[in-house]
Amino acid sequence: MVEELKKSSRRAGTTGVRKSRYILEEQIGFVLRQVTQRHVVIFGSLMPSGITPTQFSVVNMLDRLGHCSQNQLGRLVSMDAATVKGVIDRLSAKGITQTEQDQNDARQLLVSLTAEGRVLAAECQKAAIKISDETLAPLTTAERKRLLTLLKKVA
Amino acid sequence: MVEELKKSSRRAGTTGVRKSRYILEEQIGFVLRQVTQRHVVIFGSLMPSGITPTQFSVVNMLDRLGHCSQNQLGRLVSMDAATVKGVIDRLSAKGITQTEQDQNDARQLLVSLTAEGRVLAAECQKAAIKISDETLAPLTTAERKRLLTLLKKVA
DNA sequence: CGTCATTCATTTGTATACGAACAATACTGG
DNA sequence: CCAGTATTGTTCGTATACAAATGAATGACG
Repeated sequence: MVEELKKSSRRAGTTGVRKSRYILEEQIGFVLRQVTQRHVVIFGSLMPSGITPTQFSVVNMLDRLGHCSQNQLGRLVSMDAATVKGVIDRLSAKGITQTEQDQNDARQLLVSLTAEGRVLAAECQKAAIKISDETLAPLTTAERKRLLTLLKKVA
Repeated sequence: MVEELKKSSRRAGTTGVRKSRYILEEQIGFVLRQVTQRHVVIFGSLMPSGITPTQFSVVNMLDRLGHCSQNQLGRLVSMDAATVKGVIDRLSAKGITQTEQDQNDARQLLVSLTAEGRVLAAECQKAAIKISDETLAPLTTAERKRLLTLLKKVA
């Protein structure tokens, strides 16, 4: 069955034209999903306290900001308002974040880390460095830089 | 608030050491998520019949294989058995795929495209080519090749 | 000042995504 | 042939992810 695939990958035809065929496994979307999968596995094995990639982004951003409205936070970490709400709910349930109503704007919900959350943020960052490194382990330093540069161009 | 971020990006210290700080937005995981987000938006705008990226992978693979057991199919498109089940259920509900019990192995569920599914697969592939192109639009041909090569190394 | 567009947060619905536990079936070595 | 192991598909629970609809509050502007 896998043989089947390889064979079909080679029947380009003998006309000189070579109409570059479509190969799913070579498409940016497909590879992107695979890379993300590997990264998530590494993340799960190195990040403590069951913190997920999404949760870490929020925690790290809050650690930098101190406090922030929920929507604004979402924009900073590239998350939908609905997604952020779920993340904050779960983090707050774990005692990592806390929320309060903004005094100046009754619509806004101010989010911040708890004392416990700030301690965790520091541990997480240490793990995060290892995680990025492990994810990029197959590449040289120059390649890592090149990959990040290219990815940022298509983000 | 955004200013806050930029400022903090520059307080590396005046000792010559420069302990390369951790910047969330420069991490492979974070950028990967952003790139995927943009790709999914493009995908949604160009793919017909509300076919999702995941569903397309399955449809495209089945179009190549003819038929395949559900688990094997999952392996070929890098999807969990539980995930594939959901995808096939939804595709079958839409009349795009069909399943039958394997005669030789009572455990296996053979999955294949319906006649309708085969027609759709052809349309989808045309769209998929545009989608990959649009996603990589910010890059030159050489850069696209480089990016794919690097991504495949870390997949 | 009041209306109207905007912003904020929430809720609902759909689709991934995967670990873990399970039952049914197949295979393998003795 | 049979006990133990492996494979296949299913189900459940949890966590993203986002569109769309909604209600409350704010801001702009005539």
